[in-house]
Amino acid sequence: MINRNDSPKGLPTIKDVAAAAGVSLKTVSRVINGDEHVREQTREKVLAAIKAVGYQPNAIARSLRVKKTYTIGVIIADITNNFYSAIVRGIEDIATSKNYSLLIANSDEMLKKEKQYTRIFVEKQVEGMIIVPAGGSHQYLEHLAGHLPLVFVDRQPEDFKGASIVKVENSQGAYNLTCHLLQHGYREIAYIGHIASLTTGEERFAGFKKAMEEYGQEIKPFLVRMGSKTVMDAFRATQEVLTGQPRRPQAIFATNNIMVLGALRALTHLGLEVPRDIALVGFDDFETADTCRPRLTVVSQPAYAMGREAAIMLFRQMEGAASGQEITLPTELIIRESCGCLGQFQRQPGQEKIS
Amino acid sequence: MINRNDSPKGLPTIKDVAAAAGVSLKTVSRVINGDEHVREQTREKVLAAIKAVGYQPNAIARSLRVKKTYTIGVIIADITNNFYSAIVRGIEDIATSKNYSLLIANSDEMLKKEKQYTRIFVEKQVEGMIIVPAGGSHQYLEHLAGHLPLVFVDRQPEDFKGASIVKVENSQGAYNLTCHLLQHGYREIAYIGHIASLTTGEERFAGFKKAMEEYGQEIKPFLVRMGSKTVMDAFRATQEVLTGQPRRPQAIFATNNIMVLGALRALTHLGLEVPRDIALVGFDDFETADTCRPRLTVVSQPAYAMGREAAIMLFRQMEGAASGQEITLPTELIIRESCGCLGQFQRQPGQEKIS
DNA sequence: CTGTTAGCGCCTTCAA
DNA sequence: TTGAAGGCGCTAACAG
Repeated sequence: MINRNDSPKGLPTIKDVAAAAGVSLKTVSRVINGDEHVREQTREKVLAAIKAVGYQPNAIARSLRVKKTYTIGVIIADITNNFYSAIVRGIEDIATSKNYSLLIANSDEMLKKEKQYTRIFVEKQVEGMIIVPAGGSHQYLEHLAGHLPLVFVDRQPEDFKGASIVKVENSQGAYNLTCHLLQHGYREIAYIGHIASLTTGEERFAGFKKAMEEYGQEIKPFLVRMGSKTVMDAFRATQEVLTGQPRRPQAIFATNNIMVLGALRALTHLGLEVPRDIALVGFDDFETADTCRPRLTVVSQPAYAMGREAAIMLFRQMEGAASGQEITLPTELIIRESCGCLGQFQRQPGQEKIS
Repeated sequence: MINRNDSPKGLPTIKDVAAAAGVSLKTVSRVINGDEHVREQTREKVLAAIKAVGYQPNAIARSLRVKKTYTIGVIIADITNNFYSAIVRGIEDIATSKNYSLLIANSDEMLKKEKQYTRIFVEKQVEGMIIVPAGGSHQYLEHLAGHLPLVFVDRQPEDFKGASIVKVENSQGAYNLTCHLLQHGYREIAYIGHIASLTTGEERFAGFKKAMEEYGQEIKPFLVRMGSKTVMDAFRATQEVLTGQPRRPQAIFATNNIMVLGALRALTHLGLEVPRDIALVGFDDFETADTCRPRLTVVSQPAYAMGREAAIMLFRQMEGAASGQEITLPTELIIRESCGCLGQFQRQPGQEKIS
């Protein structure tokens, strides 16, 4: 290692290498990019020079030239939520295998942030974007869609035509879960829901409703609480539902992992035991769900696979495929104990093989 | 909106705007960058032209010119692990507030991957990096450190002098946790540890050992199992420790959130109940830890704050501060029930106010 | 097999 | 207040 080019402006460039090796810029470029048409001897000379000056290619300069950044942008609600981090991991694994990097941001379900990050990522010339869309109009993306491959995950964006999307059978999943509750004999079922305007919210409620209707149950408005965002919101909503009425519901349906947690906390807080005093089920699984009690009965979503599929879809689009595709992954009803199964209140043994 | 410049090579540039507005490139550039020295009338003309052609600045080109990318690189073990995702969130929140974006990658504790991503990120001209270093020599970073601000989180990198680092009081935390176990009267304590070569592993073991020694307990080799990486590893390690000996340990110390989970699964699998049959405590908290049972007694780490501190430190370095700083955040002993407190086997009531 | 020239989109000089 | 020229680091196109 000779000298590290502590020249005026920092890092050594291809030019320094060329000078050190006594060849032209292009020859160095060729060696770097693995071009065959370089004499072995020359190649070695260049390689030595590269090491000597401590050269590392500048991807920014290359990107400007070739119009390829090898990075994609990802906007999710909150990386701290396991559901989204699993999606991100799925994306990352595919991206990495294609030598792409990920620019990531959290929208916290706020359209404003989503817009801002999108603009920034676009300016940074990402070659595609995967977005978990916040609520609100996504018109602003329509003109982008022509230029930039775009894939949505988890939910359908509002006000956006021809979106490519990877989602889950929300309605079916909620239906299955609700049916299971109904088969236990529960009739008064509280519904603790997240933001209602998201398509996941709509679809899950539709599935819930369908099941209730099939069992001839009307949905009691005072048992339905939508719009919670945080665990605290869900905690309060659950508390209100449980204490506001003279008669307590027999079961609670929570629409995502945040909601179940809030609901469970509320139950614990009120001294209610699951499933002895009340049943509780949730949409979306937990890593600890089958080890800790109450062992939660849930509909699980293939979050990691969703991320992978979204990335695969995105790369296809980047390679020229048309947008507007839609993939709907199945959910799985995982019956544990919080619904009452295997517990002392189980009503109809054998019933677990639903799904 | 007139026409979207569907010219040969895609997106409109500053040049198109200049042409549309009938001014020079530089004038457009000035408007974009909010330069004062532009006549109001000209500014408006340019702004109109920008809208008309649908112009968006190209951050890559700008970066090449000004040598600033407004992005930092983050390499963690696995975003799917809540501890790391919380760290990332802390980093993101600080970065965002300074208009920086995050390039993120998972090393899966493999030095090889870490190196590879580091190289890629450096080539992409990140202005700084925050790394959760995998095990193994980090010599390879030393020459970078001079050029590029670098901050390590969670653990000390091996073989690297003058590192800037944000970590936690590992030894003290493990000591506190172990003392609590000892005060319960437990003497045979199994130790289910993660990768031993990481400084977190070393320091936590040191704290464990210190506590044991203070209580005059020798550490039984067959109760110590280090090196687990996955939940499955920890599951097996725990199983071996519990079934290999005629007499079962009275408590288990798990060194991180993966280890506790594996341990808990093993206990459940063996039909052992916590804390009735055996106590279990872990290093690092869970979101569900105080809602689900067994309610885990743990030492919690301020993961989000670690991320924030790391980012703050990094930005300081990017602004010229010296590297080599070290921040050690405190942990907190959170006493719940898995240690035996509040349960039927609690030995010394009132003992909880340790820490 | 190797080198020269030009230009990616932007901004920094410097001059007008 | 505005513009023209030059160059950031790299590679494509075309010589040689």
